[in-house]
Amino acid sequence: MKLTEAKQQFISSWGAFGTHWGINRTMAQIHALLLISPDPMTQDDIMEELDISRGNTNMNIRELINWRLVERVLLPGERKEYFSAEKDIWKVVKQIVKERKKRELEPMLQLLDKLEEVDGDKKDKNIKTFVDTVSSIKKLGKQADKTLDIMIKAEENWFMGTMMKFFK
Amino acid sequence: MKLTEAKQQFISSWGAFGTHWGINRTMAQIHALLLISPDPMTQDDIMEELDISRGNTNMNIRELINWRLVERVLLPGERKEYFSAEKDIWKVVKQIVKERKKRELEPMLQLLDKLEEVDGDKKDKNIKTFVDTVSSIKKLGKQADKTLDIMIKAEENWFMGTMMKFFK
DNA sequence: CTCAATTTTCAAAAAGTTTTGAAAATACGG
DNA sequence: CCGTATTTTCAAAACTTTTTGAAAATTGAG
Repeated sequence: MKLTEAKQQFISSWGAFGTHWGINRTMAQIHALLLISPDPMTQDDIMEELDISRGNTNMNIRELINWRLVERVLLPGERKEYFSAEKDIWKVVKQIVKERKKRELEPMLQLLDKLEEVDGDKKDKNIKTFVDTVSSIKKLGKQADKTLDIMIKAEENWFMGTMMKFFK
Repeated sequence: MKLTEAKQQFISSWGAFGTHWGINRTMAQIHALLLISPDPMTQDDIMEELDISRGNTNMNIRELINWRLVERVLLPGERKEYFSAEKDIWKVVKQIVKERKKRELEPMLQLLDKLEEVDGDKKDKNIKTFVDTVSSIKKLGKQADKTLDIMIKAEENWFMGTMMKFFK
């Protein structure tokens, strides 16, 4: 397969993949493009390569910067801003996990704490089922939270080595 | 907090949570409702409780059945169909992981295998960056695939115990 | 400071997704 | 079989999200 075609496929399926993970197509495509680009790119480069508008490009680059997956690079003697993606995939994964944990898992665990303390008699089967469900989700969520915390701090080699040993 | 209010909150935030994970709001809400319902429910019960149309209810119940998170229950002497959700949260999580792995991770790994074999000279930095990126994503993906396979087969106690020991 | 290059904003349009509801299909008791 | 209860389908409507592009704001060289 030619590089040009391979790039297209990579970008387009990374985009489709992203949509299943709450990330919009364009944001995922820009990320994919920057991941496989050896050098930093400008907004105009990205617009042209992906054939999208200036506003769209700008919004999604900023969103990628919020996620800390992309950073602005200033080249000496150049007025334009350049952008470059973190290339270490382990760091990328950790960063995504960290953001989603903060945005989604932590608020959910807080809510479950409150919901577990619903008023009423535990003998009532409606209350019992509700509390049991909430508690068991919370238990699993808390464990996931701890495991992800360790992962976020871990070195790739240590983490992967441990995984392999334990789950050989 | 009263049970009625707690239920509302649980259902509504489970719905919002779902939308970040590629599941539509209604499907997640029906799932939430069935999780906290001690007894199986009919389509009409669900329509009324969530205030949604018959068609919408029907489509989303069927989707939940596809995901094997909900099953049809036939009560003796009743013409209507009843529905009930798997209550064991560990099984629910394993089932979701299994489906998403099959639908998303596996096709992605297959694609990466193909893309890694792009034509051309590895000395070309465009090709080098592309292949390096694809390879490192593939490496991490393969490890995740193996770990998830073990998780899918595991008992909750064993898996959680191992996690705790290793990632104390 | 001035001015052109560049980036950012945002209202409107386009695209995509979900929901509705009525009609069609199916299932079941008699 | 028949007739009704129940489930399923699906085109159109409603809603949501994304994209566009032009105008406004910002930046930095001179």
